[in-house]
Amino acid sequence: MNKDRLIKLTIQARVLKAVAHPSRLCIVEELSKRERCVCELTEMIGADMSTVSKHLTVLKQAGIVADEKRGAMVFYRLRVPCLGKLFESVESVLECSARELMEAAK
Amino acid sequence: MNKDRLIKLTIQARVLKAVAHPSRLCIVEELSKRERCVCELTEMIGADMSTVSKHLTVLKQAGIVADEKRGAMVFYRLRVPCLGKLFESVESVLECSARELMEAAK
DNA sequence: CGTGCAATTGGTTATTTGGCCAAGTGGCCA
DNA sequence: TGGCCACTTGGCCAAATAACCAATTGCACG
Repeated sequence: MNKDRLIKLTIQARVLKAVAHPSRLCIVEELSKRERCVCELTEMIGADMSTVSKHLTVLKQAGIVADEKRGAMVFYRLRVPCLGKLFESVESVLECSARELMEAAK
Repeated sequence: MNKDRLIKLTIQARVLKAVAHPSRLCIVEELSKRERCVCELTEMIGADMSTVSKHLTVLKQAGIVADEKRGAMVFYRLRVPCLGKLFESVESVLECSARELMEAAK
């Protein structure tokens, strides 16, 4: 395989991998509505705050979210407005095989 | 978090995770052009055939590809025509932070 | 100033992943 | 029917992931 192609695929894969986790997907959905502090996201997800913080680091390193410190709190927001299309694509896969996957997930 | 929501997020994450790997991304791109046998995909990726076969299993379990045996060969094709949007979304993330990510990938 | 909350970082552990090799399966043809 | 393809599966191992707890940092406010 061509080296440039491999680099490009690796970068794309990194972005996809970053959102390929239930908690991080949840964070992205939430941030698509409005910015949130770590506190609120932690409450929503129901995991340890340190865990959520690490998820946010992953999203940040993939270039998906940005953070801003205001006082004692840190607010996160999406860097990219149009992640909607990504979910559409995922949905189109799910429509083809919704039943089997629903079963597998339970 | 709501249980139904968690299930949905888990399923979405599984689909994303399935494509979140350079080799599997490469396979998906290739299959979006035309069907391919394992042989050809192996050649293209340059890994062991057993490795490629396992990648294909991951994609199949996520409902992204389908396989069909014809004679001694097995042909894979996309089950979903419109993964293009998914790549568009990934691209939109990359545009925002292309330089940093390119560096990180090298 | 020091206590207390918000968040991150480090450490540890269990699980998952991704790779190769070796062995097994199934079809085709000489 | 024997052997060679095209694949898949199982085993193994190194590395990455995800979770929690504990310790640390940074800010604010009494």
